[in-house]
Amino acid sequence: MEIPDIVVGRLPIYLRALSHLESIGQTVTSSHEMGNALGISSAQIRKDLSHFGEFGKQGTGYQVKYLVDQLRRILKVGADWDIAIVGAGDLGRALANYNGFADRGFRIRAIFDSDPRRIGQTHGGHVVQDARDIGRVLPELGIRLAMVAVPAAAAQLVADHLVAAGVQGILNYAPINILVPEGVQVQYIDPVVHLQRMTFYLEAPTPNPVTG
Amino acid sequence: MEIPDIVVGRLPIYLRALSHLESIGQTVTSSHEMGNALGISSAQIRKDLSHFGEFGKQGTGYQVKYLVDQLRRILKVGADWDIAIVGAGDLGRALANYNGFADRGFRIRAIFDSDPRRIGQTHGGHVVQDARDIGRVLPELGIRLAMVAVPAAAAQLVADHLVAAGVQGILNYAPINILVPEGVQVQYIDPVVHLQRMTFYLEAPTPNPVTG
DNA sequence: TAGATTGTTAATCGATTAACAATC
DNA sequence: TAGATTGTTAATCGATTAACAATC
Repeated sequence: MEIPDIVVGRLPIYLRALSHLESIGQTVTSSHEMGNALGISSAQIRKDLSHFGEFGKQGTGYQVKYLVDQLRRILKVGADWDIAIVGAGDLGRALANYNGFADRGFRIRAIFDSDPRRIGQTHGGHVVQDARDIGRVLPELGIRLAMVAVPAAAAQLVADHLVAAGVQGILNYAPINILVPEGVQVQYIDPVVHLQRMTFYLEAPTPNPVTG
Repeated sequence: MEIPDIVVGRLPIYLRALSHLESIGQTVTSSHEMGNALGISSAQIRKDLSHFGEFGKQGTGYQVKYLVDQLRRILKVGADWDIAIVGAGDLGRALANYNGFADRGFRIRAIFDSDPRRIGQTHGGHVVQDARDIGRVLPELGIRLAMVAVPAAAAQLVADHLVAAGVQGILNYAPINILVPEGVQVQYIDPVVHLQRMTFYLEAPTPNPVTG
């Protein structure tokens, strides 16, 4: 691999921090300032960016807007990506209603569920469609990314259908590992995993003798 | 640091996979089987586990139930942790209604919001409380973990209040980095970061000349 | 100029992997 | 026993950091 995955993984964090600086009107920053804000060494930020070119000026630092544009280009979020959501439960609906996708390169275009009671409902301006239509609708709309918010037991089957429909990237909220063909990207979001990564470092809770 | 963070980060993944095996009735597994399911080398799994003891048998592998118990102990999720949710918007409500916490070591105990229209509503059996009461309620209940599901602009202030109330771990859903005192754990969940980690590897979308 | 900061090199540090003796 | 798999060692591989010339 040309660029290490671990470097790619940090770029969205840099982009988010820089977009924030931009939004508060700051026009210039430095690797030191970014590092302080993110808890990362300035050397690492400079090294990471150096994989892609030279974006700063000695003595000055980085133009925020310019670096934002460059990172958007590198991450391919210059033009919007269309996304499908599978699962119209609480989480799927929250994602459908979330306003934070639009200005960061993504646009919800469809939402699916297999439960007849949910099909036809509207969330975030999108009518819930029958999950059986994934194979037809996604190619029609040219959708290549999906977020999976279904029960763990259904996630692998849903992923199979998505891949068959041409999806190239899956953000899986179901708390289970899924298997996909080579070349299909998968990322996971599982709050419990993150919580357990914190509790490791804390003192174990003392069970309360009253409430259990 | 004794145990590398990166090893700790994998343990919840191992635990999740093992719990899954347990749920489908499998009693024994091996580092090879786990590695295949997770896309991790068997050597890495054995090495990771070796930081904490010897849990397997040569020729046989690992007893699923025993290893689950051991990982629960190591991650300190043997007894339940109480959690507070801050933010009763779509995401906070989805978290409050999520049933996946209870059997993995966590229990929602309180939900807060600052919007008077949301205070008093009930979600997942919890009445939304005034965020101004965080400093009183959390110590009363002995809550040491919180999930933050508020707008980015409010996240730092909320984190400050949580830390002042004794919170030792924050799972931040707001798309912004927060600063906390040393010793306070922070984890981040931002779907856009994960989506951008995937789009890097894909071919950029061609803007549709009709729909934009 | 003097001060600041980049991009890059080389050294250090740490993580992963291959291999295998031990042993079930 | 024969086959399988662990736990561990040592080697390899890769990532991070310190340092600094270049230069704004």
